[in-house]
Amino acid sequence: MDASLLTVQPASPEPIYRQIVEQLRRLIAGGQLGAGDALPSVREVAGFHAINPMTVSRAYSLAETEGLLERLRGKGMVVANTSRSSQTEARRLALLEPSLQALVRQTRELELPAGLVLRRLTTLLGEDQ
Amino acid sequence: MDASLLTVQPASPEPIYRQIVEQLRRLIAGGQLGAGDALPSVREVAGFHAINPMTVSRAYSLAETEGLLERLRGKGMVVANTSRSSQTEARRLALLEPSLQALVRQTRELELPAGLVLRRLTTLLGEDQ
Amino acid sequence: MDASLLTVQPASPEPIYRQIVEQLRRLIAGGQLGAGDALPSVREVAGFHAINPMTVSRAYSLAETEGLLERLRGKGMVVANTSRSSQTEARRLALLEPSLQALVRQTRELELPAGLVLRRLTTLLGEDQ
Amino acid sequence: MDASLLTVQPASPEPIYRQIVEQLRRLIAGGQLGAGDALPSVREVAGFHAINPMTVSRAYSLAETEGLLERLRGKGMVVANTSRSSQTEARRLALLEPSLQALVRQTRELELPAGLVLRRLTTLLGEDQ
DNA sequence: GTGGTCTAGACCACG
DNA sequence: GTGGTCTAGACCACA
Repeated sequence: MDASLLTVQPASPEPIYRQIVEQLRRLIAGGQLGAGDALPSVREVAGFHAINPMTVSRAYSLAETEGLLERLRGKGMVVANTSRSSQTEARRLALLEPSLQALVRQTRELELPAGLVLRRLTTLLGEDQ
Repeated sequence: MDASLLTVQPASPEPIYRQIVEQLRRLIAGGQLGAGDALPSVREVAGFHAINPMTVSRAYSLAETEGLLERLRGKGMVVANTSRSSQTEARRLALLEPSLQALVRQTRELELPAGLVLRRLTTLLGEDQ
Repeated sequence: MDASLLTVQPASPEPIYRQIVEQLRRLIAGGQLGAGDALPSVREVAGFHAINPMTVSRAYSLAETEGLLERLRGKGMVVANTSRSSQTEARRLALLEPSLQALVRQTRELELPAGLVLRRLTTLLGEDQ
Repeated sequence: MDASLLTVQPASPEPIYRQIVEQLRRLIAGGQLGAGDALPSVREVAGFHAINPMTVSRAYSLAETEGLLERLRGKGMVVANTSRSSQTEARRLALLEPSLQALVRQTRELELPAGLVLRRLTTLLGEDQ
């Protein structure tokens, strides 16, 4: 994998380091990056996208904390082979709870019928999956 | 209208002043706040939620800039009559779209089945309504 | 003169008390109000325009300070007969200096040619005089 | 661009943060600040004029809301490229209109002859240009 | 009573 | 280094 696989939008309101982490997550989940694959070096990515090396480093560190990447001494970062979705569904659903609560509150503030919101969400969840 | 209509989560990463502005937008779009309705005073809201008056003031000022509120000097803020309240369901649903998109993204990142999330949301939306 | 001679726009950014003072100034300068003419009482004006009596009172007091009105005990306010423009032209021009300075600064910030600004001002000063 | 390009009058009735926003508007319209130009940092401006950083920050935020400035995270504020700078003379003159109107109003209130005011302004506009 | 402005100073997010 | 948010508290303008 070379630096061009990642895309970065410095003008976006989303922090650059988070853009990178989320792309890594998707690339790994989608199989474009497999366990053991080497990642481009921090300075490679930083140079290619003209961003601060510290920003890339921070993204890699977060991804490592999250279990997505592993740091191989002398070889750089590689995709971790630890199995994902190790937690039970119930635990993962619990992580979604705050967002669900917020959605419910907003739905009520907008006085929208529950069915309408559920239908829209069903549509969104069904797309390209 | 009293200060309890607004809810504030100081622990949220979203700035308090923006939480308030967005709630106002939804409450007005949903018709719970109609043109001419008086808002609770800055001091009232600040006291009720134990936050700084300036934070509330900032929210009100932004809402005024946005055309949501009007300032009646010496009397306080009221819902602007230019901000046509009680919008169509389609428009109100559009205001929910960002939250829905975020929920979909998180659902995929957590690799949760759509049905599970939809069932949980159905439960939450059905409560005390 | 009755209360209807004054008009008030509570929605204007200009303070109400100042709206009143400036109208009085114009009405007197234009001869619609002559020396000795009685003004409507504070409560009359306040009731007619549904504004706070204190606001009207404040406007009358300022006009009195300015020499426009006189307070006749037991009879209310009347238009003063003190001659206006008692100061020399040079002194009055000096009062305009801050505004002139600001205009010059703004002209330079906008990089506008002096001639253009002077022509526009000439036009404005020539209208309905 | 250094902090000295902005001038601030703490004694003016106009709020400092608004003085700054309006100066930015004019400097950009006049072409003295072009798209992409970096602005002095909040702390720099605050230190130079001995005002509170938050006051400057407020001005910058408003200018950003207005589309005049853009925030480059970690780098500071720059003139937005959406705010097409160097506008036509007619547009720039339009920005001067409120000040001109105010000057005309004051001239009439002071009962000054137009020629006198125009001559004084001509002198002021001619100086060190 | 209302909101607006400013200050001094702390802490955070981002690069 | 950058700007953003929040606080506590003062003072002002307006009605």
